[in-house]
Parts: sequence; structure tokens; C-alpha cells
Amino acid sequence: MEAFQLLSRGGIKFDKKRFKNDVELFNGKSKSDSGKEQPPSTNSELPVELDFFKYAQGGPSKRKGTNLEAESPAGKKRKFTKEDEDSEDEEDEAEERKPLPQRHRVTTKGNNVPDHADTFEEMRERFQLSSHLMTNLSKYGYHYPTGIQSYGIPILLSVSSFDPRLVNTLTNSLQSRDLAAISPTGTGKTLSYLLPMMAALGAPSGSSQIDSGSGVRAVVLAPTRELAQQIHNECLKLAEGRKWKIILFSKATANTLKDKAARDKVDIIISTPLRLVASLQSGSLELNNVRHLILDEADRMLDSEFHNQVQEIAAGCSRADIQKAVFSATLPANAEKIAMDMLKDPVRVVVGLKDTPLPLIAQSLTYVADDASKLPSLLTYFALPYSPPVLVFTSTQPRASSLAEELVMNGIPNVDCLHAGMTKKEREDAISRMRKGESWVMVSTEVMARGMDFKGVREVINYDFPTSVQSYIHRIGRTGRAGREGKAVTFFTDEDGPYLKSIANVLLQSGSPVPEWILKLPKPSKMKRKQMGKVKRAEIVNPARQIGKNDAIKKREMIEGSKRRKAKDQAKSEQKVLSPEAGSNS
DNA sequence: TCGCTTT
Repeated sequence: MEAFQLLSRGGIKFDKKRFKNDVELFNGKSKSDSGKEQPPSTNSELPVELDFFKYAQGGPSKRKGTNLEAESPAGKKRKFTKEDEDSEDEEDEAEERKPLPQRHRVTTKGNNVPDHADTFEEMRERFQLSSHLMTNLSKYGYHYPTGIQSYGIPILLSVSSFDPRLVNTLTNSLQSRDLAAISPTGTGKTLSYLLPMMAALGAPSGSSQIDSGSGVRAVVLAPTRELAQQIHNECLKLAEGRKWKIILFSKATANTLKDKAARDKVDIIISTPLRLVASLQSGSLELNNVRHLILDEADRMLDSEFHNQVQEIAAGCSRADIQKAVFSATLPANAEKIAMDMLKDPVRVVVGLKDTPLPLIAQSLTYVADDASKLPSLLTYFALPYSPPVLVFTSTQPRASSLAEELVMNGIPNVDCLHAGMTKKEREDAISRMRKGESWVMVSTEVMARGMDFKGVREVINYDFPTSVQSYIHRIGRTGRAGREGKAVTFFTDEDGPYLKSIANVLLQSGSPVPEWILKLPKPSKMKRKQMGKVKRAEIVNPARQIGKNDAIKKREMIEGSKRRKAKDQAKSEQKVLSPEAGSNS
């Protein structure tokens, strides 16, 4: 009952309120953008995310009470061009007009980097964007480009002319620029590749205005079904009003393309890699007409499990003038090397500091001793006021299922679960409830960590400690999107010692406080980490409550119970994790 | 590291 009262503040009303907040933030930012001097209070409250609007030439014209005056576009451009060229080590006059101490700098690297564009209108003029695309942009609220959009879209719509070998004489066109784009979570990367892709394709296949060749013309790859579906939805928005054929690739849609004539009408395929590889190998899909290949969540797509599949797809794209682009919020050095080797004469764009989350996500670390203490801690958390929907991450599928069950049994309302062990339909239903705001607590695995954009998510809880800095950044990046504020809580136990310091450094870098003692922790030796990795976590079961469970749960509990005991024994045999003798090699 | 994702 109490929980219900707490939660009744959330739900449907919530979205409206949030949206209003967003509009206010948006206006606030626009004012500060065009004004020369800002009251400090306004500045400090401005989410850095909105700082992207520095690229906009004016304020939002439709919104009342907004200051429309702006600096001359030329003046702005000069300053930022200068910053582009000398990005790594200098701050000059551009710094002076920065309203925030920590702003998102954009750094670019590459040959003949195309100029960025401050507005969508400027992009329209430079690249003849169709009025159809412009209409859909404004219809869906894309009024001002974010940093990655300002830079990425012009790059993807530009041609490489410095190297004559890249000129494709057959198609009488120049090679479009390849791009590696790194921009924080929730900063509009999807539009950064979809818009230029559709602009470059020009019109749906078969249209008399263009030479569409025969076969699919663009492919977007994403690591999960859910993300592919979300990208598909975005793409449909941009396509609205014309007869684009945009396919979210699945077994079912693949079957509808058995006939080559049907395939020839396809403009864009959005898919997970393995699904596409399956069709390639069965000969029911050709990629020889693909002109644009996009890897979203590129570092994930290039890690060991996906790499071969992606390479096979890339190899199947046989057009010499294919444009490739990779996007991610994180790109560790090894993944970047692989990415750069795939790309031809690439431009590299980095927005903000690489591998640093948005400062508008308030992050904290919560010590919870051991695994058994986690559930009580989480229940305590939910006994206090919170802002649904909350996203809770666990390390394994069984833990996600069992934690969700425990929360339900403990009376937490509207708990949902999502992991890749569930059926396609179960997953789709869970996403649908989440989108409708019916889920207040969503327990999930790493499958939800990347790319998913639930605008209402204000709180993320890492119930199980993330096993990499990248995982941490992506998980907490489910909140704090598009300029909203967010909160991220990370539970850690003694077992998590080996990774604690690296995550703590991420908090520190992005402006969240960290207890001094954590920062003083020595960096554990490799051997120690190896040992820690062997500790298996059991399913989450509350031994105090045994009544009212169905047989399936009981059965699984018996199985998992023995696993749990084993894990416990093993854990006992481990040395104390945080002991200083672990040795420092930092 | 591992488990996570992909049919």
C-alpha cells in the first residue's frame, strides 16, 4: 500500500511533466546560447547535453519568450573550425564563450575534414536535403542538431576528392567519406547516420529520379534485436510520406524477400549481424548494391563474438564506392584499430571526452557487503521514494528472472524483466510495456545496456557490478538522455574489488563524488582478478520466504540452490578482496 | 576475466 502511494506519483502523469521540463531546459539553453552573459545560476543548471545547441544559429523560434538573437554564423564557424584543427591540446578564444566549465568539445581528425553545419537548414542548403526529410525532421522534434549531428551529417554527405584513386568512375560519383563517430550516450547518434543515409539514397528504389541499381542499398547493423527495432522506428519516422522500403530484418521478413524482385525494392535493411549472415549464406540476399554500411555500437560489433559476422557482411558489400561508418559512445583502442582498418580515408569525430559519461547523470557507489545483502538493499531502495521507470541490471539471465520474481513477491508494483533467454514475443511485450510507461521497474541483463532509448528512465541501478568500464558507461547511459537528468546507483560487494577502482575513476571524471578510500585502493594484480572472476553468483532467492511459489520456481530454486552453495563455498575460500597486499601497479 | 549478445 505504501509502495503504491509512492509510485502513484509516477506513471502516466510523469511523462508529461518530464516533457515540460525538457522544454524548459531547451528554452533555457537557447537563451544562454544567444546571450553574451549568463547568470551563474542558469549556467550551472544547464545540462551539458544541451550545450550542443551552441551550434544552432538561433533560439527555437516557435517557443514564446525565447531570445532569437544569435551571433553571426560566420563568426561561430571560424571559432569552431579553429578548434577543429587544433583540437587535442589547446583552448583559445573559443573557450571564452563557453558558458560551462565542462563543455563537450568536438575533436576531429582526418584528411580534409568537411565543415560542420550549425543547423539542419544549413545542411539542407549545402547538401540539397529534400523538403520531405526536412518536414519529417521538424515533425518529430529535431529542431537543432546535436554536436555529433552537426559534425557527422556533413561528413557523411561529403565526398572525398583528395585522392583520385577513390573516385569511382563507373558510377560517375566520388567516394563518400567514411566516419568513426564517438559521442556520449543519448546524444542523437542514430539520426547522425540515418539522415545522411536517406539523403544520399535520394528516393525510394525504382523512383525515376535516381539510379537505384538492383538490390538493397543500405545496411545498418546493431547488436541486439531491441536496438535494431528502435533504429527501424526512427528510420520510419524519417521515411514518412514516401514509399521507402525499410526492413527490420528477422526470419519472417527474410522470408518475404525470398523472391529477388521483392529484394530489389528494398532500400534499407536494419538487422543484427547473425540474422543477415544466415541470409547471405543461404543465398537469399545479396549485398552487391549496398552503398552505405553502418555499425551502431561499433565496439560491441567488433568484439570477438560479432567480429567475424560483421566482417563477412562487410566483405559481401562489394561495391567499391561503399560508404562505411561506425558509431559508439565508447571505442576502446583495440576496437578503434579494427574499425579504422575497415574504413577508407576516415574522419574521426569525438564529442566530449572519450569513455566518460554525461555529467548530468548523478552517479553513486553503494557498498552492500555480499551478494546476500543485495536484495535487502534493493528493497530498502524501493521503500524510499523513487522515480519510475527504474532500470535494474544483473549479470546473468537467471539472476534477472529471479530478481524480478523476488521484487514482485515483495510487493514492488509493475516489475518487468527482459533478457535474451526470453522468447521473441516476451521480449517484444516487455519493450512495449516499457515504451508505454507500464513498467516501473525493469530488470534486465546486458542486452538492454546499449542504445536503448527510454526517455522516461531517470534511475539506473547496477544490482550486479558491471565488468567493464564500457559496460558501466552504456548501462548508466540509459538515463540522462537528450539533456535530461539522471541518477545511477551501483551496488558493489567485496567481490567487486578488482573492478571498483576503474569504475570509481569514471565517476570522478564525470563529476560524481567518490569516497576517498575507494580512490586509494591499490590496483589489484592480474592474478587476483582471475581469481575473482571465478566466483559465480547464484540466482537471487530470498530464503526467508518460501510460501506461494509455483512448482517451476521451486524446481529451479532447488537446482540453483546447490549452485549457490557451491559458489558460497568457493567464495569463502577466496582471500579478502580489498586487502592491500594485492599490490599496486598503477 | 566472464557472460552478454547474435539463429
